[in-house]
Amino acid sequence: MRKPAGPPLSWALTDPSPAAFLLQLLRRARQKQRLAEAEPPDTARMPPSKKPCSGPPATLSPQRSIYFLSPREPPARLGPEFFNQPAVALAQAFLGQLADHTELRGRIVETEAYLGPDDEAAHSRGGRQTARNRGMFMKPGTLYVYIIYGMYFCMNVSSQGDGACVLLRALEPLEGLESMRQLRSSLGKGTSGRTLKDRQLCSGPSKLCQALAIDKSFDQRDLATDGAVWMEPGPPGPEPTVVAAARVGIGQAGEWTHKALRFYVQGSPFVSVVDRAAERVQP
DNA sequence: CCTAAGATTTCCT
DNA sequence: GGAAATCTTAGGA
Repeated sequence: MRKPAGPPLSWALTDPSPAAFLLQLLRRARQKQRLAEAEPPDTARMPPSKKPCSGPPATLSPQRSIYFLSPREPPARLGPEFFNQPAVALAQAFLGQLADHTELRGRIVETEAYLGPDDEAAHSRGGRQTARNRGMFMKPGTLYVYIIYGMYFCMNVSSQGDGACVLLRALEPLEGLESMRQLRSSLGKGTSGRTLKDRQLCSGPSKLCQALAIDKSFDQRDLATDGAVWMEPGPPGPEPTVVAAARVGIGQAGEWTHKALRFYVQGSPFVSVVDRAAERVQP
């Protein structure tokens, strides 16, 4: 461990441009929604889908994901030669293959910066480096996914600065909303069977992990090269007003408790916690 | 080994 | 607005 040369600033801080907040998070979900009900409802990491074989209600517009194929497709993919066979043979060859093309996509609207060893609210405070938080110390763009309260996940992205990272707290869901709804209902507790509104899908650090099916297996993956999860620039457009507010749920962390290290897009209905007082103080 | 707390969410009053 | 759910991790004995 070494002292950071410069200020251990996160992307959000080094690049004050709202473009940094408009990066979109995408995840190509190769969901295990195989029609097979073969999977017993065991308590595995990845909960099985309960729906027998139906996808989302047919009333929804079809996914457009095939038009958004990423340059980083997963290597394991059936190529042209596979499809070049007679219908009967192909029909049989299809059995057992995965047939979904779901992309789960959202615009990042809320983040928090954790600055590293000096930050009393960070898992890396005091330079603590453990098996769990190793991702915080890896190269910028590395994911740090950890389990919180024994049942939820939080997703961070390592930034410049030793032990510094950015927590993703909320997304505006853009694509794959029905899949997100299903994931949130099956992964989350009860939900009382009520249908979740769009703004309830990703408005919280653990909610967005559920909606994107992010779990511990994503820990220490590289956002820049991974085949299943990545970020891309948001569309050009008017720059949103960014609010800087205190971080959420960090308890007592001395002088760090109230530092304005949480950032969100003002007016977005997809933000998890709105801070009216902080909004009045903005420049 | 044992204990306490946790970058949360959901349900109840 | 308050409390439960639920278990890993960190830190001390």
